[in-house]
Amino acid sequence: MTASTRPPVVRIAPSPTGDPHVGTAYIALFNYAFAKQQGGSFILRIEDTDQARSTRQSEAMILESLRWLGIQWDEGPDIGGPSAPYRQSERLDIYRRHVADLVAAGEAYWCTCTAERLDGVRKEQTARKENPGYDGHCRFRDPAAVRAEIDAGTPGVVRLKVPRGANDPKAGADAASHDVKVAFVDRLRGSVEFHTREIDDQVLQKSDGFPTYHLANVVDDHLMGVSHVLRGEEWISSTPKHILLYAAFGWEAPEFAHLPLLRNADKSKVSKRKNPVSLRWFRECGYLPDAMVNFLGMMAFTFADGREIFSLSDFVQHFTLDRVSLGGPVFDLKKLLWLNGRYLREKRSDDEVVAYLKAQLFNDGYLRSIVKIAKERFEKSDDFIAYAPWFFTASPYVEAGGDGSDLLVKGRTKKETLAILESLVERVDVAFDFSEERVKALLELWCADHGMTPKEAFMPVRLLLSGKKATPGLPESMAVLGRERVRTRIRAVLPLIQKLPEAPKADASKADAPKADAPKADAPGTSPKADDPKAVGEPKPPTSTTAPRA
RNA sequence: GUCCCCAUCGUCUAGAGGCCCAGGACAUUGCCCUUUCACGGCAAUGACGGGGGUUCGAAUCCCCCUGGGGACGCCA
Repeated sequence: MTASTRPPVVRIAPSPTGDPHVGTAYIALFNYAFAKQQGGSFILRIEDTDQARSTRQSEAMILESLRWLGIQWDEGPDIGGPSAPYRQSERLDIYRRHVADLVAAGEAYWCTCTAERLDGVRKEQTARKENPGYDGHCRFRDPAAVRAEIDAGTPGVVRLKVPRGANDPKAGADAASHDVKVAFVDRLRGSVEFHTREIDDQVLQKSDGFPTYHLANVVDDHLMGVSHVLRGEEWISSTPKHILLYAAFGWEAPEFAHLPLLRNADKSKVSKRKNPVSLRWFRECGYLPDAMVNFLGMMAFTFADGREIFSLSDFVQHFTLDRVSLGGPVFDLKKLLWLNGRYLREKRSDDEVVAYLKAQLFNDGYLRSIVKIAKERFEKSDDFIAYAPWFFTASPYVEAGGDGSDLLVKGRTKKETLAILESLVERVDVAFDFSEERVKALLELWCADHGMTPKEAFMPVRLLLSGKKATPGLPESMAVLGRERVRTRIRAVLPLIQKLPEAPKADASKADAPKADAPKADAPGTSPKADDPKAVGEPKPPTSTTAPRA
């Protein structure tokens, strides 16, 4: 293998379909370290082949977030490079040529099956307890006939002709007499083998003419000279498809190493429902980039000397695949928080902390936006802090002693309120434009969809966001707080409501024997949590102990 | 359901046959420092999923079971 003697070429290939994800940074970090340590190069490639979901805005946020962490790429859409362009939507002609080659070589075929037919096939297969997968209908039709349909304007896709063994339910005339297997070596686990009967005749080119991930990723990795593919474990089962594709093209496949997936507290793949995953959220909440990198590096890797505090360059210097562990690491915010604290007090001077606080909380832009909506509501400087502390604290509602009982939407049950608030977070989640006008529109639509008036719906939201009944207008307050803070605060309150007694009276009695499961709601100041400085600037994310049940 | 991957304290993990009646870190609890809180220091609680092998000897190797995860899209 000559590949191993040359400096490695690796890549991170994010899909720009939303918030910059912490998993992207994690995988990017490992790729970066692997390449840099051996003097190799690190490519950033944008996989925007999903026309419906990809946005330039998301792409920009991803680049910005990786830069924030200090993960520098050698080639990418913004800086170019020898294999430009680095945005797959700009490489369409390349993929089309390669797809045509495959069809010409008999390694792929056109397919005009409709979504309805595919659905039906899948249903039948499931009923027969077979693995769902394309049945090869068009694979065994006369190619000229299919071609004619395409030429006449019938939408069609191109599929990979996966080699079949005779005992394969999807086998046809071209099946081999023996079992066909595909194997590859994963650098972290050794040889992994699949039967082709488990593999679908994968779509390579969609009917909109765009390539699928599988095709684009193989073509680009080959053309860009990628030598090692370090990616998430979720890709293991797609790897045989990629191996087949490399073979179909007659190319040598790169080496593979599948890194364990970041997990929620319940061990499922990390997700925004159960964990903060947006890099923007971490940044917004005051997490330091070097602490973040340290923490991410700690997931699935340990230094031989046992050190736990390390910089990006330490990580680059000492990284080795040999010390990557395979158990899926739970993304534990508690440890991140501790690390962040250490970085703050050990790796930042007082002046740097001042600069940090100014940048995070007391920057002109934020202050100005607050003043704009709060100016007529206070008389002197210290009144301002008393009036609007919630712009600067993480969990104002809980800190004010809220237990969720005053968060029920008027006339709605606990369950209904939960659904209503969940619907609000979902809308906030996708509201990348969080301007006052957009928020206002969002709220109006939300109210309408749930048959509520603003009067009924706004107070609970105001309360959960600020811990106060008197605030500036809700839409403008939300816009100032920003999307990250807003969604965190809504999510943080869901478990509280969840824990409320089943049929709460609108005016729950103040009797002395409250349900034991009601959270402690000490008056502010007497609660040990309320004046805990650690809580300041630290939104309560839904961690294991507080996460709402899925 | 099928295929694939994984399996040490609650969490991140050390451990590549004897150095391990399993070490560190976070979290938790207690004590010390301290006018308070925090930081810091000290200490405690706490794990090799189960069963079979192999071996003089297994957390470490093999098999089975169990558990967890991922994948089964014209999403990546």
